[in-house]
Amino acid sequence: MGRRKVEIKRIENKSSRQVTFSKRRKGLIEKARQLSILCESSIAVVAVSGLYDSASGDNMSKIIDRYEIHHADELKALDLAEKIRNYLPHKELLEIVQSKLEESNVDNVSVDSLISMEEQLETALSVIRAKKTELMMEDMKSLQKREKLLIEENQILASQVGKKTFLVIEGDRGMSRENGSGNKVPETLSLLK
Amino acid sequence: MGRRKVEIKRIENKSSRQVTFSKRRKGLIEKARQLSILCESSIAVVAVSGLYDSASGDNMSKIIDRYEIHHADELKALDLAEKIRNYLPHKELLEIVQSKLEESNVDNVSVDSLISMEEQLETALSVIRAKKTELMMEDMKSLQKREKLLIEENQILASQVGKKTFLVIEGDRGMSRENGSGNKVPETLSLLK
DNA sequence: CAGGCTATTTATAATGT
DNA sequence: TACATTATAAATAGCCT
Repeated sequence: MGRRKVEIKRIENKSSRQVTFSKRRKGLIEKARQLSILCESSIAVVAVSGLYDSASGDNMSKIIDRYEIHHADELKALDLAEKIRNYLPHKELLEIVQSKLEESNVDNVSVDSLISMEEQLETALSVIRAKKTELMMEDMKSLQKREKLLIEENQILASQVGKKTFLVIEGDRGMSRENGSGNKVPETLSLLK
Repeated sequence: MGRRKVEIKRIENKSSRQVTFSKRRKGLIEKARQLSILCESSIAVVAVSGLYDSASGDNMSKIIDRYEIHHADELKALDLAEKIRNYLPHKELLEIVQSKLEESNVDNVSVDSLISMEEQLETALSVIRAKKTELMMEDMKSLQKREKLLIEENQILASQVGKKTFLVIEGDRGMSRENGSGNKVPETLSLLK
C-alpha cells in the first residue's frame, strides 16, 4: 500500500523501522477499533517494539530490582555495569480497545466472554514470562562463564605478584533496592581491592 | 476497501457480522504479523467476539464454579435456572504473534521489553477482571431485587392462606462444585416447599 | 454457510517541507 | 526529526457460487 511493494522482513535502517512502526501501529489499532465496533467484540492489542536504542545504565538494575533473581547466589558477576549496557531500553506501548465493554447491560453481555479473555491473557502472560525467564537464565550463564574465566586469569596474575586473590561482592540480592532510580550504575563489585 | 464505504457501527445482521468478523480478524492478525517482523517487535492480539448465540443452561454454573462469588451469602436467588439462560456463550479466539520471541540471542534482546509486555498484559487483565466483577455484581443486584419482590409477593400470598413463609436455599457457595459439568441446572432453591 | 471474485476504499512507502 | 502529500499496494463489501 505504498509507492512500492515491500518485502515482509526486518527493516534494517533504524529510523525507517521506527517510522514504519508508528504508522503501522496506528493502522493496527484503528483496525482493531473498527472490528470491535462493527462486530461487537472485545479486542486487546499489545505491541512492544523491539527497538533497542538509547541505553541507560541502570536499566538492568531496575530489572533485578523488580524481579528477585532466585539464582542470586550464583550471580557472582564480574563487571555488571558492562553487562547492563547490553540491556538496551525500548519503546513500549499498550492499546486496549474495549468499545464493547462499555455499553453492556446485564442480560446480553456475556460475562463468560470476559472470563475467556482473562484466561487468554493469562496464557499470553505465561508465554511472555517463560521467555523472560529463559533469557535471564541465559544471561546468568554467560555472566558465570565470563566470571569463571576472569577468576582464573586473576589467579594467574595474583600468583605472579605473589598475592592472594580476593573477590569482593557487594549487594547481590539486595544491592539495587535503594539506589536504583535515576542514578548511575553503582560500583557493585570490586576485584582485588 | 469494499464496494462501498461502510459506517463504523455495529452490524445488526448476525451473519454479516460473523462474515465481517472473520474477514477483518484475518486482516488484523496478518497486519500484526507483518508489523512484528518488519519492526522486530512482539505483538499480541486477543480478540473475543461478542456473538451471543446458542445458549447452554449450565454456562452460569460453570462460571460460578470457576469463580468463587464472594457475595454468595447475598445470593439468595430465585429461579437461578432462568437467570442462567440469560448468559449466552460466545465464540472466542486467541492469536499471539511472537515472531521476534523466537530468534533472540542474549545480547540484543531486551529482557526488559518482555517484562513490559508482561506488565501490560497484567494491566489488560485487570481491566478485564474489573469489568467482569462489575457485571457479576450487577447480576447479583438484579437477582436480589427480583428476589425481594418475590418474597414480598410470597408473604402476601402466605398471609392470605394463613401460613408462615419459609425460604429454603440449597447449595449457595458450594452448590455447583460437584455437579456442574454437563448436567442440567440443579434445583437449587425451593420456595415454600 | 464457506469460499472466490472485483470494484472500491483504505493503508502506507516514498517523497516533499 | 516530525509532519503533510500522493502514488500505489493491500484490504475488503457486496456479490456470486
